[in-house]
Amino acid sequence: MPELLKTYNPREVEQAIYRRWEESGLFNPDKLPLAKRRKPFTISMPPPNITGELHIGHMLGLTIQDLLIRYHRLRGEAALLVPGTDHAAIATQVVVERELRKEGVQRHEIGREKFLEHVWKWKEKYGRRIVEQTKRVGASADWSRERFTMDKGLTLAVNTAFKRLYDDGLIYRGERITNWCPACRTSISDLEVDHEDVPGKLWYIKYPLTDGSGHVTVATTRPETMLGDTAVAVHPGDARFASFAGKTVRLPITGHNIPIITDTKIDREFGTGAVKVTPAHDMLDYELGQTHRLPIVRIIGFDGRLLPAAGVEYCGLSVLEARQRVIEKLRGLNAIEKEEDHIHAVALCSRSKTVIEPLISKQWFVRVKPLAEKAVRAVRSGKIKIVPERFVKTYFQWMENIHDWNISRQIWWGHQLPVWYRTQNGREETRVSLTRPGPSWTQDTDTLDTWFSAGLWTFSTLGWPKNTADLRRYHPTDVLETAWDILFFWVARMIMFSLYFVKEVPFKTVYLHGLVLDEHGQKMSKSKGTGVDPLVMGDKYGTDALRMSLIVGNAPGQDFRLYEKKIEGYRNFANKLWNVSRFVLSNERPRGRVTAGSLADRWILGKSQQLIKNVTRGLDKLDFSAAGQNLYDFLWHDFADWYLEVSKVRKNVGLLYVVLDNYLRLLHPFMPFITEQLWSRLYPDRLLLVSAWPKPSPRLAEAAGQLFEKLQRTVVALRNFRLHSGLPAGASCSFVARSEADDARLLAALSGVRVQTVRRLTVDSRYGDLLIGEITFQIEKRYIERFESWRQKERVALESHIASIERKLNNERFAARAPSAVVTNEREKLATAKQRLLEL
RNA sequence: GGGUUCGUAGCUCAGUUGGUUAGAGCGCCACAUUGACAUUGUGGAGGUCAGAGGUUCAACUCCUCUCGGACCCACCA
Repeated sequence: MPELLKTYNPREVEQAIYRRWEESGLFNPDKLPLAKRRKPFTISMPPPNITGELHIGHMLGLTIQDLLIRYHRLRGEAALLVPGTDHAAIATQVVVERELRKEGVQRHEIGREKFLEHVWKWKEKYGRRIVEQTKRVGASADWSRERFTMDKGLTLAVNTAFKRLYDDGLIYRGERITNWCPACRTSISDLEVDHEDVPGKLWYIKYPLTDGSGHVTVATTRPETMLGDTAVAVHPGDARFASFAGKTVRLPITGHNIPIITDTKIDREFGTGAVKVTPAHDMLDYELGQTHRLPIVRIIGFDGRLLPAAGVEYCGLSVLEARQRVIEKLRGLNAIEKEEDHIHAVALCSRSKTVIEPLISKQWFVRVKPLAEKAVRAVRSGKIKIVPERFVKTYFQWMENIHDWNISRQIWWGHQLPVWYRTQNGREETRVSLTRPGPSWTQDTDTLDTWFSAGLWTFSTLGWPKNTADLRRYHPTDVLETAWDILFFWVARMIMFSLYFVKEVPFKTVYLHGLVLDEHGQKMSKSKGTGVDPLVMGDKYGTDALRMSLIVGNAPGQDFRLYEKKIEGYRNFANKLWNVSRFVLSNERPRGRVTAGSLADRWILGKSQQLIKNVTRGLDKLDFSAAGQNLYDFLWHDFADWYLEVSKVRKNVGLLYVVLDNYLRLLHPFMPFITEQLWSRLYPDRLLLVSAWPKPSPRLAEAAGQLFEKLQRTVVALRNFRLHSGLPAGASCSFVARSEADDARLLAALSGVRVQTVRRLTVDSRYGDLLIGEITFQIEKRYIERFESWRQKERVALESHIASIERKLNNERFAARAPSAVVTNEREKLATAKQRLLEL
């Protein structure tokens, strides 16, 4: 076997390692040894959109998912990570449309079928790229179970779900006002609308009373909609308008007479307290229109331009053009009382960033209230745990105020509704069916909201509704790991659908990670070039380093910053591990029983046991950061800095191997590539991937290391001596060896001070005695003097510390009220401090 | 309007149910270094834990308020 290189080169090993894993087939839990007897552990990978490449946020998610999967696989469970991709209906259509437009091709010119061909081509390309990238992060996903939301099986699931909901009366079609994106030419759900505060104007318009007794002034940010006004509304309790009840006003410009109505929904504080009502083009007005049976006048069309009903003068204008012209006209009529600057929230389509027009159209809806109630109960009862917990509140709040979900989209890419129509005797018939009911039936051209299929993800990927073997074994999944920003879009809907269709929760725990920000706390953005490109970083520093930098210092639900220096730090860590291993491997592994004889041996064993405990507890608590931090500290500051240094003087090769072996298993979920590579040096024909998680042994974890820690303190004191005494590099001192710890070579090697053991100290006036710990060193007096002045300062600090503990212990109330554990703790602290004072 | 979250060393962050002399990494300074590693080692400087009040024997930690940042939800026209 060739020598290990001096530095770790991730690029060389990563691909080969992943190939070894894949070829072993062990990502598929059914192929694991004794698969049937293993307890399953499942994670459904949130399917990335096929709109493009993976970004750093995906990497974070994949890293955490894979970390959990590898951990549970090592623990002997049948760990299944189900991979897949999402067709991302509107998002993908917008992207492909944009791409085609660059080539001068318009969607409507080539027609639905041709357009969909283009999208499928896109899907093939980006779907493949996403898979490649997922593999590069090291995700140990079962590729034999890879799914796409528009696969045959998943489409069947979608249609089945739709039909079931329809048959149960939970899906209905209705003419409603919905958010309409004029650019995408489709309705969208409330969640797909972003609100942005923009400075605008508030216009005060005078509407004269028909009886000539004056006028009512209304305030509006959208004066153009007055062309479709069918009422003016005031609050019933508003004294200012008490005399106006039942009267009518005449609309300027159109000259229509419209009534003044009263409704408690009106906010008396806003504007003048009187509101113009345009039922066809405003959400609140639509509702007022319904309750007061107002006529509906549509003046804006699906293309965002004014309709003939707005009047010849305005027909065909865009909303903004019409606004301008209406204002001019009103000014001419002297109908504008005043205008004010006003900041208001504009609704934008989250995909195209176009201003949303609330429009009335025929759409399909899911009645979510009954589904939501059960979904709330699942979380309230603890069947589903959300980490971090605070998102529970947000979840409840949203769920309890949920509106019916508009699921139909007037776009092409997606699952076409399993709804069929035909006209019989002049009457339209509707049927919901998985197949065409007959030759005279035509299918609804709408497609489903992309989150409809996504909501079925955990069970549709496991074969529902047709093949239920996987479903029975691997569902409910154990953890759902995703970004908090799709809690409502996706997580909530999965819970609702899973409870409804398979009568169980989709997952037991939801782990929400935060957004990855750049060094300055900005959202990483490709277009602004402020992001850390995960592929570039992976190439430069290694996937393991990238993974580790995403894990450590990251808390659930908390946005966190990633910067190159941090990744570099973990590259250095990988290299440290590499070299530690090189040191260990440079010795032939001895056969036979491994003993832990020396103080250092027992100390590192104890530390190693503690590490097993801490990492295991951290992972079970989903505290990945703490677990990773523990692993980092152990390797660097215990194993390398102390134990390896001791080993240079006195070596226990067997134990070095044992500690390294254990360590590689613990680190593997975090840094799978390098650990697997090193493992192959230990066991050329075995895979770390499917080795076993170390079990802590309480017997070994005992505080065997206390004596070694004393030695460590002596070493530190000697180091301080060298630094603060001005002792020249070559000078040496003598001491009398008394115990095992008083090993001259060890002390010298660790402290950098040349020491030699003697039987008896010399009697010489130039020399003095220096007591460090229990050891007396003999050394030239001038060095001792300089050192003593430094040591005095340290002593003062330590003494004041001791005094403060004593004060606390002597405080009567402390003694009376503090829990005994705390008191014991304080006593120990005092003892340690006193001990240190002696050893200084 | 409702809700969430953050403010700890120059920078990025830990700090477990209140109980170490408040920690780490990076950066900075000094020194060291030919039996793994300069992608190294040892040591040092640097913090009134945003501010004010309160609860407590004890507050970075709990409560109230103030200041400053980030975000989510919502049909203030």
